[in-house]
Amino acid sequence: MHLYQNQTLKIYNSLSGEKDVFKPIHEGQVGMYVCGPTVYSNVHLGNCRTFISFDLVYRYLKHLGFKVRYVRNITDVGHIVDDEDEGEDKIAKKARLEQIEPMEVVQQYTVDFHQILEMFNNLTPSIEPTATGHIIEQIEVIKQIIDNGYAYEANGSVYFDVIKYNESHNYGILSGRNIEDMIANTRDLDGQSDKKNPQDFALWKNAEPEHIMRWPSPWGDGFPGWHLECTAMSTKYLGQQFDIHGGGMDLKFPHHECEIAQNEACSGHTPVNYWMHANMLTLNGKKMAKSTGNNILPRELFTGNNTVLSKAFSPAVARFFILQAHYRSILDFSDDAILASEKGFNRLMEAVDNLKDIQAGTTSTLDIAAWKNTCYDAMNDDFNSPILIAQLFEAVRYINSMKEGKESLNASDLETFKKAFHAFVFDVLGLQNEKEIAANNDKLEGVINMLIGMRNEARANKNWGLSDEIRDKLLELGIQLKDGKEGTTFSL
RNA sequence: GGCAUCGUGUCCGAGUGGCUAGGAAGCGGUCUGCAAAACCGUCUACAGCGGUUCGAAUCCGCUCGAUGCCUCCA
Repeated sequence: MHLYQNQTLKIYNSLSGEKDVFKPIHEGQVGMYVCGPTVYSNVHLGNCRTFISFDLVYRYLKHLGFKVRYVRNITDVGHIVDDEDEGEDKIAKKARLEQIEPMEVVQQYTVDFHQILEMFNNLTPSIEPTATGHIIEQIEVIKQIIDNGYAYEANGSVYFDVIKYNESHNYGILSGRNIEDMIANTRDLDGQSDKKNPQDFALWKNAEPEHIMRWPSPWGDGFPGWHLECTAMSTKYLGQQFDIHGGGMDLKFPHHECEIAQNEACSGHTPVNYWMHANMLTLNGKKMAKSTGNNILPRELFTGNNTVLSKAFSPAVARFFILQAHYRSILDFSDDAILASEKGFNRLMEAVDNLKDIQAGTTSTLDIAAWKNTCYDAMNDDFNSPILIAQLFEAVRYINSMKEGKESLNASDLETFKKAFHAFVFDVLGLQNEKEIAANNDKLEGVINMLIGMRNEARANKNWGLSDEIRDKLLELGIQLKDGKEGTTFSL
């Protein structure tokens, strides 16, 4: 594979608010950390959008020839439901409701998460660490932060001292908030808190006796705070400073802001060079959320079993739908919108099939090098997949014109074109050709071809009644016959 | 209330000073026993008002509207 690292890749950096030229810390290598899911329920389509967005980033960096270490965590402890809920975490709560062990909850939804992402054709991260597997590392981080004077213990819990930190650092550097505003806008907590200030956040929480998930620590039995695992695990696997940190837009504050503060307070380094935030997938114009029920699950999409859907949609179509919008834009899900995407996707896949049969000509009437450059320009401009897809539709027109004999490519240009087209569709965008998957079913194909043969015989005898009956019955089964110049083909 | 982001044609969705993506729908055509599919062509928009500029969807201001974060959330 060619290396395209010399091309200028620009990444929109939430820290600078601009598209910055990407320069990895170590030449040819990229360290990337993405915040994974909290596994207390099934992932919804909005969650999937974020992971598909970063799968695109991962795939493109790999395509450029970078050696990428991609770390994505599984949060299996630690996210507190709310202040009034006496610190019970989501997983423990779910476990109690379902009368099962916390780790059973974790296992169930971790498996679901992996299955769904695999259906979306996401690549597996290099490392997928869990929070519970890194309690020791998290405790070490807390100790260091206390030693450095940025955290304090209170009643078996440890809190990060935001005010103290802000005297020498900038708490708010990522989210654009300033601490005075935050203090001014915080209403006093009714209940008594161990915190010195409402802005302080927990590094370690003391576990009440009834709390199931607990670990020993220098401050007593407890569990780690919500933001700590990412700091501990990114540092362990990527170092104190690494290239890219990603996550959903909703994690920017407080989660990522706290991560920066923890790293600075622990090691004295700003941890991340490029912060990337994927935008929300909305439904009915509102953010998808587990708590409000305004969401759609991937399996509902794949089966069509949801009131907002007119039919089922495949994972590849859903992925295509998502990639047709830029990752930093809000994307609104609707039946109409994904229906439109499905038709476009099918047209693209038809072209993939047609390209296989295109023969080289003596001359080239298309400028393939220029076309290829526009594809790279699109991706190099902050992973602009919508523009790449627009260019792929330009290529669809090329392919159809070549099929009609209106345009041609010489052998070497055709080879270049085929390779590039294939690489962008499958390697970079990660799309899957379902038709090809179905066509691998030889028995089905044999049966349909037999019926096509019978129908053609009927047509030759002008027995339209029979030929139309075969056509219509197959269509009812979801098999569409297409009469073309070179005979009849089918699609599912 | 504070901090952000956004408002593009029938719908979805790119584009950040002049070259005015793309998909879907619609319309016209080619093909076909008919149909479907496929293919080709076509439609020209930037919330409103004001300003900067030779020139603005793109920059600035105001107004209206929407969303996100500020509490767990991708």
